[in-house]
Amino acid sequence: MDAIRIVTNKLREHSRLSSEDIAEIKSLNFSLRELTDHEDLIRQGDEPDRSVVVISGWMARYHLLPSGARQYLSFHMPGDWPDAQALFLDRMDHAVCAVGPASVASIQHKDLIRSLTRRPAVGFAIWRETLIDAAIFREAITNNSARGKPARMAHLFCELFYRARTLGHARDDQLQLPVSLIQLGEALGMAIATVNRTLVELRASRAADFRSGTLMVHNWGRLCAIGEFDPVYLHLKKQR
Amino acid sequence: MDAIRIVTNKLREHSRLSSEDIAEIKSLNFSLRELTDHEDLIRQGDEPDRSVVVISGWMARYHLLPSGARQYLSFHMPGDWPDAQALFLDRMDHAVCAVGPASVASIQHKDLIRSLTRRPAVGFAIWRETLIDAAIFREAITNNSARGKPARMAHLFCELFYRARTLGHARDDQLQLPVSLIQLGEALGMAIATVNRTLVELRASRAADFRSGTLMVHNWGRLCAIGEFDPVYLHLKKQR
DNA sequence: CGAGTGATTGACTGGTGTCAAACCCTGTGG
DNA sequence: CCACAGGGTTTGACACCAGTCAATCACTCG
Repeated sequence: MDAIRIVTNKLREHSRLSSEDIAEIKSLNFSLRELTDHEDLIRQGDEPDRSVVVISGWMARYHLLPSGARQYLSFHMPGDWPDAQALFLDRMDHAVCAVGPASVASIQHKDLIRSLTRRPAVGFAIWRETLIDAAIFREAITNNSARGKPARMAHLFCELFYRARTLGHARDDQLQLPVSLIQLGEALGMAIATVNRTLVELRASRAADFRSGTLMVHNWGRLCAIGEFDPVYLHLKKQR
Repeated sequence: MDAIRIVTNKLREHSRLSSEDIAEIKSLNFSLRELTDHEDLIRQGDEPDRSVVVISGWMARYHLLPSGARQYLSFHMPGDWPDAQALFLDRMDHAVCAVGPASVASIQHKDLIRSLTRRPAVGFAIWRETLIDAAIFREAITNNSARGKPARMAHLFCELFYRARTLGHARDDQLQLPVSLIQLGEALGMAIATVNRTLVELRASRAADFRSGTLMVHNWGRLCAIGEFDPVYLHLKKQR
């Protein structure tokens, strides 16, 4: 699957684009970049002049705290724009890194701005992309603040699995997710010991099993119930 | 201060607007609405055809959980657009309510879309507004997940005080903030008992004192230190 | 002046973070 | 081919933070 198709497939998941809009996107000047596991694409404080779309693998955004601790904010799969906000916010308030090997297509801001001035619908689609990001962040606030540990983890699994399924990046009942328990803990705000204990619990419930970078969903309905998962906030078209 | 000035003052805090852009905003059809304490402006699941700008008082966004519990996501002061995302996301994934008595100016989406198609810079400014929202959400994830209770509370106080100061809504060292301890707990993800104990602790540190709806900042530097507060993520112009 | 809401504080307990040890797996080098 | 190192995972022990519950107090409103 080529880069253009990945971009347009994702945008069409929530936005209507005319053939002129698609043509405009096709005319953009992409440059590809490969990233190794854990490699930073952008660091907190940077002032990038380009934004990227994930083409393969996973990316994540994270905050670096004064103590050196990390807080993962979101995970991104092919089609996502993990730093679209840099288009209008000069300085990065967080970093973006690869989770496992990944590749991205990057586009100069000035080209992007020209395109979305020429074709407002393209701008609206990317704007919507950033708004869905924000909705995901809101959900993460609630998830990490108001839900118990098993629900919290189940909810994250549900979200990632659902998004991946919708975009056709997960087959059947499993999802490749090359994160360590430490990273899972840094995303969910729990200590590694608790991450593991919670994982054991989810396994025992026969809802899902995460081990060595693979999430197996054994009982989707049960997993959703445990995580109180309702995909409205993802603002995607219905699955199937 | 009239509604138009509140809107443009806020947008100019982060975006450059030409006199034509300002004229475009002035031409918009606002309708004012008063809200009482705790009144919902929009509910989760609604599909509004208008968005609002806060004109006076405070507003908040919150999630409602299946259990009936609330998670406050953000607080909004005059000039903020607490539901701008509804412009491009049809269905509300969260609710917006008044915190204390408040008033808003509401604008039809179709009018707004017309304006920002006519003058892209207006659209970019509102887009930037939504991107700063997202940055605030990201910070909230980190705050509620990675920081200890006193730091967490101090950080929220810092953010609200800083934003209010920047927009000229706080005088000297105090800020009117008509929230109960329960609401504070529902924002910070802590039980009311802990909220109170943490409040006592902050008081004892002589950094800040919150009681009966008033936040008194006694030692700004110390409060920032406790909360690890760094305002870059707010993407506003420097204060003073 | 009573009712009701919110704030405050104490007692108790369970969950979760910290620490440590053991285990597993992979890759590397002797 | 095996020994070893190192990173990640798993598990147990333990202490303590913070949630729950309850009682009291403060204040406002009718």
